[in-house]
Amino acid sequence: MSPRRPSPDRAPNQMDVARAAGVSAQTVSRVLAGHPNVRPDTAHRVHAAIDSLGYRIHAAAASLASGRTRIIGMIVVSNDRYASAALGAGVETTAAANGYTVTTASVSDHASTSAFLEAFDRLERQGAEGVVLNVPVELDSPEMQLRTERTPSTRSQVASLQPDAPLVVDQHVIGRLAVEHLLDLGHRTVWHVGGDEYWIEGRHRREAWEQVLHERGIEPPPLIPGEWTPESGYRAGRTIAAIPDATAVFVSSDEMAFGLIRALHEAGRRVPEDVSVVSVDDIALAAYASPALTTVRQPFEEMGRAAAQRLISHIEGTDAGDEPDLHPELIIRSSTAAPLAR
Amino acid sequence: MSPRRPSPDRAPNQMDVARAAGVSAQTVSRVLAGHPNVRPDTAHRVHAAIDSLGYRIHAAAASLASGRTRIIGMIVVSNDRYASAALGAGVETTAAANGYTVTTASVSDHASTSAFLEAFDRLERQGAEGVVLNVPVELDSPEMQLRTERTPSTRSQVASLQPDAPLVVDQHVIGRLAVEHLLDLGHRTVWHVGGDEYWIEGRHRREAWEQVLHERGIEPPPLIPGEWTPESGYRAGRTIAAIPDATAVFVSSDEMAFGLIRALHEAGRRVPEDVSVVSVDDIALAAYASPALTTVRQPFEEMGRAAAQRLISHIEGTDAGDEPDLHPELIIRSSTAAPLAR
DNA sequence: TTGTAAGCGTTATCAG
DNA sequence: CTGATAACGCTTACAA
Repeated sequence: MSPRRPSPDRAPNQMDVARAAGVSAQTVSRVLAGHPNVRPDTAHRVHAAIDSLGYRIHAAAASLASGRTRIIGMIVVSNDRYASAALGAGVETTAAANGYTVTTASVSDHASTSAFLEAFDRLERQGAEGVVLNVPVELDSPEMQLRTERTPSTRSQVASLQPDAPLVVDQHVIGRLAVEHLLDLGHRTVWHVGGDEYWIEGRHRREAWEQVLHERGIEPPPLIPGEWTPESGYRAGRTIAAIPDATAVFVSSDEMAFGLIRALHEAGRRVPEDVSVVSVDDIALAAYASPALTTVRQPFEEMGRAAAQRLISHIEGTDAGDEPDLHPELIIRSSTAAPLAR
Repeated sequence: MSPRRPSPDRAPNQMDVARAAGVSAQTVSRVLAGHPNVRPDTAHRVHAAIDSLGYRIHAAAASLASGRTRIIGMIVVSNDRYASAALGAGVETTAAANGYTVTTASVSDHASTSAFLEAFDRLERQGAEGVVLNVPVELDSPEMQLRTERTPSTRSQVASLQPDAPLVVDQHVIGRLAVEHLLDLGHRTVWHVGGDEYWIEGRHRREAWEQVLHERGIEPPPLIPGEWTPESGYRAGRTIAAIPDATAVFVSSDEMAFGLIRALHEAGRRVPEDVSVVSVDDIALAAYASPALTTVRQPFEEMGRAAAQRLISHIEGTDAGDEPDLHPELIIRSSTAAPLAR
């Protein structure tokens, strides 16, 4: 007797379909793979058998035999931020369109490097053929290097891991657009409420802010720290409100801008008459803030699509084709204006 | 000669580890599974070999042999809404904590029933042992019935698919809390800006609104349609602003409330002095709207956790334990007030 | 155009 | 406590 349970009601497999269709299992496999050299009549009988038995291919068996999983992994931090979600949607869409499945590994915010390594390992174990790193941290540790060499990986937000590849979205450009807009409006200097410095994005935007000010011969005022949340923006707003000659602020996210503006209003400072505010992201609610936010838009969903496309092309060894031009865009609404004459 | 490529540099497998450790492959498997009956000394040698070879278990092979994948599928609509993202994070967290992996299948908003069936099939093909349906539509079609019988499934937002199981979050309660709050404040009637009726959530909240008004002998005013977006809220706001005696509005989401309030302000109607507004969700920005939103909070992440927990318990045949009490909560802020005396 | 045979890496069963 | 062996369901290579 078999050492296995006889399982009289197991799911049908290719052999069952083959028997029902009067062909070999191999022919069933060929039909499933859309192999050209199958007589239409045969293919038809096979499809009929598949439908009548309710057969479905067993992905694990297929991967084991073929060595391919068509799984893309995605490492995500703090899934509840708008940006991560939109990015993920883009990755999903492109993956599905190319016959790939996405498996997600979440990592908590401010997680240690080892948490990222573990997440990566989880995905590799599942057989991910590539990984989209939708993450904030620098990934230059030797251990991560090891993994990204073994499994092709792409950063979705800031830059590819391949040093020579073009940036996906240059966060320095974002900072530059914001700060130059305020300066061009006539403000004498620009204060900055930073994003969490744990995130590369936050660091790059701050660097751009410093750089632009230096270029114009302005010594940057002290950085006001934030951590992406509206609460932290509110706290920063109270700080700003206490600085009488602060007339222009570059905040590193729309969500923080909501908190910041609230604090400014409570302190009796009008936006944009007394203080101009530029933020980053252009989330759906940005246009409905009071006042509507001037912000630097990031095309999140397209960024996700581009990351997935690049990864899939790499996996399949095909040319990625033209990568879309993912430039950030300054959207001018009502939270910025020229400073009042004094 | 073998019909396969000889692959001199293939990834190490259990046999390689076994050789390196001087044991059989079976013992390696036992060590990996944490089987109790292994001599500590042997286990130690195996672990050493694993580390030195950089061995990782091959999930596809393991599933094929064991018949288990430890994969949970999740069907998601419009991943970029805050609620879906937070829910998904909860599912992820709980799955990971129990050694499960989450595979997502996205479906576009207003997708046809067949799109949902296809998504379900995709997940089954991947070997999902259960599916979290984070979706808006009713799932009583015979085809879906077929699938949910084969693969255990749970709705994360509204109710379990098992008719006798308790609701996860009762959307009628949400509508009731909102409408009764306004009525108790002294408003004579309450207008409703609905969510998209394609979503069960939207329908249930509307039903609750109608029911509460009827209970108090009030004939509900015409429903003002919305579709979750701030833009649709803005449009609804212009409608409301044109109705002089509308003093209280129940909007089906915070995002719509932002748009609604903006339209009201532009029309010169003050919130809450002229019009009180209650919404649903309590997203992070709700407290930073102008005015801060009175809203009915939904514990999204916990809802996701509960859904995953229930599913996993079902898969493993264990008792789900006490399900957390997932009640919505009315958060009173500044967008509601008693009507002005006229 | 179709069929046969081998093997993918793991786990379950049974024997020792 | 450990090992040998037989599946799991599919795809690749080759033969017919």
